[in-house]
Amino acid sequence: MSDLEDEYRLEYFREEGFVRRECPSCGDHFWTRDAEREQCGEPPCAAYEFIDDPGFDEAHTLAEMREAFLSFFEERGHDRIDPYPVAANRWRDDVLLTQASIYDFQPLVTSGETPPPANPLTISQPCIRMADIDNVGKTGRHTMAFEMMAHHAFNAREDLDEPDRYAYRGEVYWKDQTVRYCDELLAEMGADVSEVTYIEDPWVGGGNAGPAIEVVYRGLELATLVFMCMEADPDGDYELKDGNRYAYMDTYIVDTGYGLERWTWMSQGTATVYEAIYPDMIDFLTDNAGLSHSEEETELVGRAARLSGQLDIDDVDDVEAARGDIAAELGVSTDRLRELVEPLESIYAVADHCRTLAYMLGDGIVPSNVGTGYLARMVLRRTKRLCDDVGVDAPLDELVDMQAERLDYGNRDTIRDVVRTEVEKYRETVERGTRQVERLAEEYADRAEAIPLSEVVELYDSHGIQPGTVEEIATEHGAAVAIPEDFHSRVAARHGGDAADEADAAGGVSDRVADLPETEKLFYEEPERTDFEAVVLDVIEREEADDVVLDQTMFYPEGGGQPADVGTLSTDEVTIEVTDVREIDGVVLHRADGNPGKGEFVRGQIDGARRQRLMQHHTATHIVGHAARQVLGDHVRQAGARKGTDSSRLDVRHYERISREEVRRIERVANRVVTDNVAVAREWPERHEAEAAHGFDLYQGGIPPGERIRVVHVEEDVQACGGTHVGRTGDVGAIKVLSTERVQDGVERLTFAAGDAAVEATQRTEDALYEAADVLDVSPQAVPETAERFFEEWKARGKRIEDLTEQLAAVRAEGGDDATAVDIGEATAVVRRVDTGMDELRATANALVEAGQVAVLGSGHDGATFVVAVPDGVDIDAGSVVGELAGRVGGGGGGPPDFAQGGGPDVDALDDALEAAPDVLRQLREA
RNA sequence: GGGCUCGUAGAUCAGCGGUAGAUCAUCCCCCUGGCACGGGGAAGGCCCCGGGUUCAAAUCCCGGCGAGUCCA
Repeated sequence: MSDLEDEYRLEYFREEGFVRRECPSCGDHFWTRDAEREQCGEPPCAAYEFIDDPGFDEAHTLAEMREAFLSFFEERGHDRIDPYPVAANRWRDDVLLTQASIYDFQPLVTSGETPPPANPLTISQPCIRMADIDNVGKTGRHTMAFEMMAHHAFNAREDLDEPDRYAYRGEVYWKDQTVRYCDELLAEMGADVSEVTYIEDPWVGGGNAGPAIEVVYRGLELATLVFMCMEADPDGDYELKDGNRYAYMDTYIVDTGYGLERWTWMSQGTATVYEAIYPDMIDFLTDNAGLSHSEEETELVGRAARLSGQLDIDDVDDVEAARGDIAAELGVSTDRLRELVEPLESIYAVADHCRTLAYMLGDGIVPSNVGTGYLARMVLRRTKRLCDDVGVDAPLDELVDMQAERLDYGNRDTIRDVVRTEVEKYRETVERGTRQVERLAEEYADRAEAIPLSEVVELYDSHGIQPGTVEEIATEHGAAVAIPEDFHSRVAARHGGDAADEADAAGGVSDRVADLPETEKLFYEEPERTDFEAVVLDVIEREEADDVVLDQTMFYPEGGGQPADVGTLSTDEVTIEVTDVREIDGVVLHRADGNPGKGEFVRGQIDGARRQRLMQHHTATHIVGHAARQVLGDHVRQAGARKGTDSSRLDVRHYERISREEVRRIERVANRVVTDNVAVAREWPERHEAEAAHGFDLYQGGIPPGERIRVVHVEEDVQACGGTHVGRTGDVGAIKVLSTERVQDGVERLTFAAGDAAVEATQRTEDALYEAADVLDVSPQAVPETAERFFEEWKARGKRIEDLTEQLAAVRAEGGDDATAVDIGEATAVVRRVDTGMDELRATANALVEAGQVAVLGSGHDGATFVVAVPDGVDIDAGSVVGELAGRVGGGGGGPPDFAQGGGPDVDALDDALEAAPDVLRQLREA
C-alpha cells in the first residue's frame, strides 16, 4: 500500500533492533521493539490501557507537561518560539484558524522564501479544529481546542546548483534524529519503549506530501512525525493516497505534532482527557449542574470511558450506535447508560468550548456573521445550548473567563464584554424564534396538518432556529413535524452550486512584464516631490490606451486601498495624460492616452494636490484606526480600508454599534495625535524581526510578500504598509469622522475626512444646518427643538383635519342642496359631485350609508375620482357601479360590494358620468 | 464574499392592491370593603426612507437605510 516503503527503513530502527510488522486487523505496517507483537496497538485494534494505570512515571498538569516538552528540546539545541495566534488569517489569507504548528510557517517559510524564526525550533501552538465539534465530550479524547507541541527543522538539499535560492541551507536533521528524539522523550517520561509502536502512515495535504509516522503507546496516538519532502507534480514518480502524483522537493521539513493534552492524559490515566487537562473546571461545572453519582455509577462511567477509546468514531450516528455496543458490553441498558453519561459529555464539551472561546476571543476575534467571527459565534451558541441542557446556570462570560485566566490573557474584561453581548444577542434570537415557531405550530395544529419541511428549512436558514427546537415547540402545541436525516444537506441545496472561478483580467500582460526590470519607486524616498525624469523602457499598446513602463517613477500604483496617482508624462514633442497606474510583479504600468516612444527621456509630473490629499488621508487612516483601538478596545482591527481625496473609510472589527459619544472620543484622540505632530517613521525591517517586535497586528492592511517588509509607525500604531504618507502627523491637518455604518455584523465602517477635506465636510454640514435654520426662521441652535415642535404640530394638525373631515362629511350628508336623489326601491341613492380629496369623499360616503342611503360621489379634485358605498341589505354591487362610472372617465376601479373606489384622468367627462349614474344603478338592479 | 428573511400603535404581530387592525401595556369609568380578576370606553400610526407601476400602494417593482440568519 505504501509507495514510500523504503522511506521508513531507518538506520535508527536497525540500530535499535526494531522489526517491521503488518497489523492483521487493519493492515497497517508498523515498527516495534517487541518481536512478539502482532497488533499495531492503535484503536480500533486496541483499547486504552493507561486508564487508572498511567503510562508515565509522574502525573503532569498541562503546564508541567508543556514545560517538560519544550525544555527537553531546548536542551537539545532547539530555540523555543512563542506561540502564534489561533486566528491564522492574521498572517495568511488561505485559512481561518490555526490547525497545526506548521501553519505558523506556511506558506513563506515552507516554500523557502523566508527564513524560519529559528532552526531548529520548538513550540507549543494552540490550535482549533472545528471538524471534530460533534465528537467533543463523547469520545473521551476529542477536543476542539488543543496545543500541538512540536519541533521543526527546515532543510535544503546540499547539492543544489544555486545554494542561495532558499532562505535556509543544508540539513539540520532528518528522520533518524526525529524518531530518536521521540524515543528519548518517551523514555525520559518513563514510558516502556518496548510497548511503543511506530506506524507507517504517509501524509498528504495542502499540495505537499511525505512519509509520516504515528507514534502509539498503550492504545493512544501520542504524536505524528511528518517528513514533508514532496510536492504535487503531474510528472512526479509517486502516486499517493489522494490519487495525485508527487515529486521530491529541494527543501525538506521535519513537521512533528505532539498532542499536549494526550501526553498529559497519559501521565494521569484519568477516565477521559478532559479530567486530566482542566479538572477544576470539570469539578466546578459538575457541581454547578448538581450532578452526583453513586460509587457504583462512578465505576460504570469509568468502565464506559475505557471502552469508548476502542471505537472508531467518525460522526454522531456512529456515537449512538457505539453507545449501544458499550452498554451491551457493560451489561446495562442503553437508556441507563445514556442517562448517566450524557450530562457528563455535555460538561466535558462545555469546558472544551470555553477554552476554544477563550483562545478565539483572547486573540481578538469578534463574533460576526463572516469568517472567524462566525465560527466564534457558532461555538458560543453551541456552548450556551449545552449549558442550558445540562443545567449549568453560571453566566457564560464567567466560564469563558475561567479559561481566559488560565491562559493568561490580558484582555479579559473585553472577552467578558463580548461574551455578554453575544449571549444577549443569542437570547433575543431564540426568543424571536420561539415566538415564530409557536405561531406557526398553532396555525398548522388548527388545520390538523403537519408543519411542512420547507417551513422548517426556512426557519433554520433565515432565522437560525435549530430543527430540534422546532420539533420541541411543535409537539407542545400539538403540531406534527418530521425532520429528515439529511436535513442539513437540504439546507445546503438551497444555496445552489459554487460560484465560478473569476477570470484573470491581466491575461497576456504579465508575460510581457516578466522580461522587464522592476521599476524603481521614487515616491518612497521623497514623498513630497511631484516631478521626476525617467527613461521609457517599453510601451504596451492596448485597445483604448497604452501602458508605459519607465525605469523609475514617482507615480504611486493603486494598492493598499490607496488609489493611483494621476498626472502627465512629457517629451520635448508631446505631453500625455496618465489616468491610472498599476503594478504587476514589481513593474509599474502607467496607463496613458498616448505613446511617448520607447527609449525616450520623459519628464513626469504628478497631480501634487491630489497626492497631498491622498497622503493626508492615508496617514489619517492609521491615526483613526489607532484612535478607534484606544476608544473601543484592543480587539479592534482593520477589516478593510479605502482612501480618497474627499473622504476615506476604515472598516474595523467591533462587536457593537459605535455610539455618537464614542465617535466624539475617537475624533478627540485622533486630533490629539495630529496636534502632537509626531514623525511618521518608515523602515524596511526583516520580516521576522518586525513580527517579533510588533506581532501580527502588522498585517491589518494585508500580508505583503518578501523577506523584508515596509513598516510605518504612527505613534504606537505600527503596520506593514506600502502607501505614501505625510512626514509628520501635524501635516494631516484635521480629522473629522463623517459617519459610522454597520457594513456587516461585527464590522463597523468609519467614514472620515482629513485636512482640507475635513474642513470642507464640516462646512457642508454647517451649510445644511444654516439652511434648515433659515427655513424655520430660528437660530441654528434652536433647530432641533423647533423641528421637533413643528413635527408635533404637523401630526396634531393631521388629526384635527381627520376630525374635521368627518364632521364636514356628516353635515354634507344631511344638506342635499346640489345632490340628485334617486329612488331605487329599497333605498334612496344620493348622487353628488363633491370636489375634494379621497379621504373626505370616503367620509361623506360613510355618513350617507349610516343614514341608510346609497352614496355615489364624484370628485374632480385630483383627476376624476369616485366613491360608491352601499348600506347593508341593499342589493347593489358598489364595485360594478364604480367600474362603470370610472370607465367613462378613462380609468378603472373596484372594491368590496359595499364600498368601492375608482377614478380616471378625464375630468371633463365627470359630470356626464354622474348624470348617467341613476341609469347605471337601475340597470345593475335589473341585471 | 454569496444566499435567504424581516422593518405596521410603547411591546408582540395580523393585513399583502380598494375605509389601517388584534392582543398585551397605558389612561378613564363600572364591579369590590380592598386587591387580583372581570365588564365598558379612550388615547396611541410619516405602515423605515426615496423613486416607479396603477384610477388607487402599508401591500407590487427598483434603490437606499436598519435588523436578523445560513453558508464559504
